[in-house]
Amino acid sequence: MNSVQQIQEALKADIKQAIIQAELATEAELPAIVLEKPKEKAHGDYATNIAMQLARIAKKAPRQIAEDIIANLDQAKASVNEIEIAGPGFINFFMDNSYLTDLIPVILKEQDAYGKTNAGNGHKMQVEFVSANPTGDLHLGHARGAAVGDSLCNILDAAGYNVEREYYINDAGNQINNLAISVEARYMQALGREWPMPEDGYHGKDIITLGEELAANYKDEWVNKPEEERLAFFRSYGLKYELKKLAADLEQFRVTFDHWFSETSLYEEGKIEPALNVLKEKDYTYEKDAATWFRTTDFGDDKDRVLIKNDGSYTYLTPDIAYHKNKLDRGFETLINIWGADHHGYIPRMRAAIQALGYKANTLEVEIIQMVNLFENGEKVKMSKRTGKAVTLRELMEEVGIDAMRYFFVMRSSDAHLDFDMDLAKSESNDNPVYYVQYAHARICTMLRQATEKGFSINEDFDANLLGTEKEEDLLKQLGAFPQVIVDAAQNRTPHRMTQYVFDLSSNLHSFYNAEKVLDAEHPERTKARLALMQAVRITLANALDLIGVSAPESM
RNA sequence: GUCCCAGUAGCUCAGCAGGAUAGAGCAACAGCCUUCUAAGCUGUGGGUCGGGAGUUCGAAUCUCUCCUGGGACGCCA
Repeated sequence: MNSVQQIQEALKADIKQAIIQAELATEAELPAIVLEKPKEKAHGDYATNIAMQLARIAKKAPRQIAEDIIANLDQAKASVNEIEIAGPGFINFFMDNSYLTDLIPVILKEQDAYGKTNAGNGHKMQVEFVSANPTGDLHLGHARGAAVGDSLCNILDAAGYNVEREYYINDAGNQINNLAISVEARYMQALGREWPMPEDGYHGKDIITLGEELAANYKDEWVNKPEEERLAFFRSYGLKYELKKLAADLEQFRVTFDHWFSETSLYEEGKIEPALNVLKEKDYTYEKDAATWFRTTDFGDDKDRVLIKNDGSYTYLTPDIAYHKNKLDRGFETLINIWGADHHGYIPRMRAAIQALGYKANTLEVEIIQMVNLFENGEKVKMSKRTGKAVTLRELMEEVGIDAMRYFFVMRSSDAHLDFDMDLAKSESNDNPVYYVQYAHARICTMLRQATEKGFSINEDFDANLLGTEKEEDLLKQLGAFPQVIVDAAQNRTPHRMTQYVFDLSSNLHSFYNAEKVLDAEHPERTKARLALMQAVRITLANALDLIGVSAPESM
């Protein structure tokens, strides 16, 4: 908890105390006291609507209640300068902002750690994301999921949650057989043979490259081998190749995982039967039409789901239930799955499984990432999975750069469709929010560099009382809010909140920069104070950018 | 047909555990570089928050209903 949060908590506690003292409500009746930051500066630093909320309980007019609260509030203790009652019964607090001057030394001292809190209390959670089939290149939807998932993990981590990142590898189903026959076809084609791509094959360019690689390394060695042996080889070779490529692309995209979990391992380690047995023992299953069904309708799904098909094999759901049981067995208290919009229909049955296994429905959270539409020259770029012409993560990284992608993909709320404007993302102009934000950081670096050259030292040895302009105070307040912004973004699972914060802070920095001169030989003391402020802004900007995986350049 | 998401300024979007005069960027218009990077700043105009009803002191926010756009509804994965 930093000084700003301490002040807020203290104020809330004092308000609560005042209400009880004034006998407006008992502690049990009292709703949570919410302090909000008014949009209008004229409405103070904080405002609360508690007087209106208490109107019914206390059976008094809101404004009268507000009077009673104020009368019982020790202003000095709560660091309040001035209180006013406004509108229908808002209580506006104008704070004694001297605490803000303590902020800069804290930020300069904490550096990379500034913003981190223990709000999450080490709550053990796991975020599973991307989890794309190892049968082709990552496309835009995966890229957005990767950016959002990674940023969310960073934010949760900074807010004091104990978070693990996991990638589920679907290496057991039909799609891997299709991968094998696709690799086979590309291998044969690379050797100049007539060998049509099967209907269900993967048409991605990566498989063509893979076929060529095989042809170069093995010549026609595999052409005349028995089909079973050949396909087994292509299967394992293809899987390794694809996984290596996925990991490399993601790493380049600044996304790494703590754990890559193989679906096949569930079979090898016999995890599926025990999971199935839990459902059977609890009588959530039944037999019908020579298949085994899971009664997901008991948990609100609109129809029951098959677990074991009439040919004896499992549906996709069955190992997935075993997988989620495994996650829970590993002791995670909350599971977050980040899925593409096309999987949202899958949520009720997975949540049913969680409950059937004996856990609360909200143990599993599913964040749905809506579609990405790519725009170039003002026109929507058409994508086709069949022809393999979808734009890949790698191509986009090469074309628009990682910083722009990371920023754009988390810029919007995840449940809104995203129009990705390639021209904007590529443009090195003020239209591009990534440049705007990075420029703010680079600008500060330039000032700090020149300050050092001119012999100014940047450290905690400065007089904070020399910082008092409106823009300086705005910056300080915003810096102080950073830890709480992280907590909010973590609790609400809204990483896009972080891009907003970065943008707003950058905007205030640019505004300050144009209004005030930092390096001023005629006012060395004020210069030192402003340099310290600039350093604090720089650290906060860099920390915020780091949370969303965007670099903070020192010059541009 | 059922379910999910969205509908807010000309465009792209914030705001949605109800709160004061609904915000930002872009676009439009008017200004600011002999001064730390103008990749920047300052100002102006712009809205029936998809329509309608309800809940209450108060609704963009909650409920119902209708309209529009997108997605999902396999013994595929």
